Amino acid sequence: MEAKDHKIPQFAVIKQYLEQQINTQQWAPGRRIPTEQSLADTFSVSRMTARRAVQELADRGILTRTQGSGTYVAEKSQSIPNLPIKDVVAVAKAEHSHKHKIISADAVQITSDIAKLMGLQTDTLVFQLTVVHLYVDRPIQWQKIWVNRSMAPALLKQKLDKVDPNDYLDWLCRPQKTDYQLKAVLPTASQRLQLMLSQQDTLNCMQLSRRHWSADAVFSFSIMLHPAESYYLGDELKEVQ
Amino acid sequence: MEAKDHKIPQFAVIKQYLEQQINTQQWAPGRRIPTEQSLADTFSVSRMTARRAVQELADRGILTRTQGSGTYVAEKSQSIPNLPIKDVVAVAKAEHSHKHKIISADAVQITSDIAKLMGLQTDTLVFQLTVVHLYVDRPIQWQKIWVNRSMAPALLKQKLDKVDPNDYLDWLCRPQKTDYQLKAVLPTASQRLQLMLSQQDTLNCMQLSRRHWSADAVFSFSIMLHPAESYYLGDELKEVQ
DNA sequence: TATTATAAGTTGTATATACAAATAATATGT
DNA sequence: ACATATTATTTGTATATACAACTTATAATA
Repeated sequence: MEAKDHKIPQFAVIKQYLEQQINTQQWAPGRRIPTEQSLADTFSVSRMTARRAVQELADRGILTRTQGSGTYVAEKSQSIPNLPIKDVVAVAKAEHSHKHKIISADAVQITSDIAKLMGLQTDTLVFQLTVVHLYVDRPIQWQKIWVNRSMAPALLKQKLDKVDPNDYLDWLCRPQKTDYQLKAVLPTASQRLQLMLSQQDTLNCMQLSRRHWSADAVFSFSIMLHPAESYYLGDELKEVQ
Repeated sequence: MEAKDHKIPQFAVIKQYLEQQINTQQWAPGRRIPTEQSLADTFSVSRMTARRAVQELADRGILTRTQGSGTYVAEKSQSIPNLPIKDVVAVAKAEHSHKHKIISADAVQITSDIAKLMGLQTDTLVFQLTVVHLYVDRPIQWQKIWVNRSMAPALLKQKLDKVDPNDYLDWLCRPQKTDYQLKAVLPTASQRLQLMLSQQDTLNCMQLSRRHWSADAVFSFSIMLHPAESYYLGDELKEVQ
């Protein structure tokens, strides 16, 4: 773990020092740490080198900096960082093993709950699509998409059985921002049917809700359902050794 | 969205340009982008300024760089970035509304599946604790922890009803690395009981598995169960406007 | 032809410097 | 005592330079 034959750069040494001070609680959260200049002096490097060490820890959220004031140890994060959740459909597409099936595609009046999430008025007309995504021939995701009609007026005129509507929408209005939410749900009977889940199969699904934004408006809202016990969602913890 | 009265720094301008080229597919994944020097020349800035723009995009995984070769547009990520999952227990602790209840605390022989995950031999003695975490008086998490005995030999001698064993373990062997995995599960009868879930309540739980590493060894493995429909796990999607 | 040096190109690290911008402490004036 | 300037401190941006480390292309050699 240690025996590197390569020279450790100086900014990395300072970084290690800072991390150590924080991890061993020598420097408590909220505490002000030495200035860039002071670090540069003690480690006999230029300010820019010391700065890099500090900056990289700030980028990771370990330190917070404010111009004119100083650099402080960040309060302990209350969120689990970077839980890598795989986009199973993207993986399937990358492996050229993806197919999709359009269950329904209509223009409907939006319900109030979805309207609120999309920033639209209730009863606005939106496109509503139900899609099942397959890995080879096995369903891996059930998806319902609501689309802002004014931002993709020609959606239903596309050959949606050929082109995944998600791809079309991504191409048409490239998402600037994306929102996610995750929860565990029980699938409805029809969802179970469309996901081809038998009685023996798990009763649980991971439900991912997603909003795509273009500028300041939501252009699509999706609910995506994944069979829970499958290996698809979440990184498998690898065996040690 | 635009009308900033502050001057936009030059590295940000270059960053924007690069992002635009990538987002509009002008530069496809895998394509080599202009060198730092070339960017510096076209934007009439120093190489270090151009470098910063490139570097920050590389830090975000949008570009990949290899010394001696060049900088390339990264292949499309197949994982959903930065899904912010709150650590509900940490939040409860921050609000000073956290209590915990030790259900059991023993030394047991490890089963083969857990042994594999912890990198230990089957039948090794480990500490096994079952803990329920409360927000004020409501259970928000059921937790089972397996602890490498050699790394925390005095664990069971602590006043575990006073000090959360997680805090003790964090203090004793500060985790260098952490692994997570997430899935949806149905709680067992006893888990439901300990989480005080009634028949009317949701049948689903989000299960988070976590490994804490110290150097190259796993020192604890936890399974944490959260009632699913609660607001605890995952960021609530906010209403627009 | 195949192998091995050599050179050129590109990113990585580091320095010394300068000024801008925000904050915090001090001095000033009423 | 209070409000207002002024100054000092600290981080943010930017430049020009130098050399190290690595990759790739080219030239030299067997």
